[in-house]
Amino acid sequence: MQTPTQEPDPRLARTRSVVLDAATEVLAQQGTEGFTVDAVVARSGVAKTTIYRHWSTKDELLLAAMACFAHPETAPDTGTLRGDLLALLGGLANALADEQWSRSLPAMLERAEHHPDLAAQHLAIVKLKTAPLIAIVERGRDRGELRADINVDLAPALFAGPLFFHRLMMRQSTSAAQVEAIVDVVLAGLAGLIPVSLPASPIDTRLED
Amino acid sequence: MQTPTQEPDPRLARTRSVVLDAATEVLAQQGTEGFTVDAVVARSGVAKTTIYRHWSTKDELLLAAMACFAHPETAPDTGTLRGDLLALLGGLANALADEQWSRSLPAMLERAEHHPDLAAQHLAIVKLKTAPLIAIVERGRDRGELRADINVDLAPALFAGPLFFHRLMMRQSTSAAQVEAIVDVVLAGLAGLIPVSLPASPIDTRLED
DNA sequence: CCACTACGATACCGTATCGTAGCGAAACGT
DNA sequence: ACGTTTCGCTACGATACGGTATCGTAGTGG
Repeated sequence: MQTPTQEPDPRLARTRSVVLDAATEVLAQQGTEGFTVDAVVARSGVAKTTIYRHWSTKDELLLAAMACFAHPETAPDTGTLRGDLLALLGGLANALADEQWSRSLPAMLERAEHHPDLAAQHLAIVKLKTAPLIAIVERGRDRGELRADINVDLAPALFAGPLFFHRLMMRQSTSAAQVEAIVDVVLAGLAGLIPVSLPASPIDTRLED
Repeated sequence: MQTPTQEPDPRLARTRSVVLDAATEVLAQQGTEGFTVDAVVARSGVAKTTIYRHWSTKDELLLAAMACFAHPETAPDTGTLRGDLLALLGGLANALADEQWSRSLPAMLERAEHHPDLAAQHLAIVKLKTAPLIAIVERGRDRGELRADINVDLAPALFAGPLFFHRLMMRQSTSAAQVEAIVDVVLAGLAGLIPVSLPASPIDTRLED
C-alpha cells in the first residue's frame, strides 16, 4: 500500500544546507543591508531560481537562516555554582567574540524590532540559550549555595547582560578576568545579604506602533 | 571690512531641525530598511532637493540624525550611592521603555556594525551616557561606600547591562522593582566581599572583516 | 534504462531608491 | 525695494533588488 521508503532526494538537503550556510555568512558579514538574495546566490553558488524553489520569499530565507542559530546550549557541571558560571559565561564570552551568531546578532535584533515573526523566533532562541544559565543557578540554589527564596528570573540579565553590553554597546569583548569579576560580584550579591524576591516580570505593553 | 553681523539664514536652521526630527522618527519607527530619503521627505514635508542641499548623501543624514541622541546625561545626587543608582538606572529603564533613542537603538547598533563612522559616533554617545554612572560610582567610592581599590570599568556593564539585556534580547522593559533588585545585588557584590581589581580592558582585535 | 525531479542559466519585468537637473517661488538681509 | 539665498516641485537617470518565466541539463530512484 504505502510506499514507506519514500527516500527524499539528497539534492534537496544539500542545497538547503549550502544556501543556509551562505545566508548566515552573508548576514554575519554584510548585515541587513547586504543580505540580498543575489548575495546569497553569489556566495552559495546556487541559482536564484533554486533558492526561490526552497523559500518562497526573502523573509522566509532570513527566518530559516536565523533558525540555524537555534542550537540548544548544554549546561556545564563542574560541581560548584561558581565553576559552572565561569564555564558557561566564559563560553558565552568567546562566542560573542567571534562566532557567526554574534556577528549576526545586531542584524537579527534590528529585524526583530519590526518583524513579529523574527521577534518570536529570536525570543525562542534567547530562551534556548539562557535555559542552561537558569538551570545552573537553580541547581546551585538547590545545593544550598544560594538562598532558597531567590528568584532566578533576573539571573540571565545579571550574569549575561554585562557580556552583551560589552559586545553590543561597547563593541569590545569580555576577557576571562572580566568574566571572573562579573561572576564574583553578582554571585556575592546574590548569595549574600539581600533576599531577592520580586513580583514576576511585568506585563509588557510596549514595542508596538 | 569684515561683515561681523553675518546673520545666518534662519531657514537653514529650521529645515535642518525639521528634517533631523523627521529622520530620527523614521529611524525609530521604521528601522534601517524604512529609513529612506523619500520617507524623510514625506514625514518632514521638506523637499528632497533641499535635504540633499544640507546633507550630500543618505549616510550623512543618518549620521546627523544619530548625533541628535548625543545629549549628555546629568548625574543625580541624592546623597547616597544607592539613591543615585536607583535614580539614574530608573531613568534609564524608562528611557529604554519608550524613548526614540531606545527604539532606534537596534538600528544604530546594526549600522554601526558595518559602518566605521557610525561605530565611532555610537561609541562616543555611549561614553557620554555612561559617564554619569561612572561618576556616581566613583563618588560613592570616594565617600567610602565602596572599597577604595575598586575598578569602575565594569560598572556600566554590571549596572546598565541587565537593563539593555532586557530591552534588546528579551524585548521587555525593566520594572522599578527589578531595577531595585539589580542595584541591590550588584551593589552588595561590589561593596562586599571580593576585591575587584582587574587588568585594563583588553585590546580589541575583532570585528573587522 | 527511464521517468521524474531538482537544478542551472539567462533573460526579463516591475518597482524602489539614491541622487541630480532645471526652473520658478518665496523668504531673508540690508 | 532689491539682490541673494534658500526652498519646492516635477521630472529624470541610473542602479539594484525582488521575484518570475522559460528552457535545457543533470542527478535520482526504481
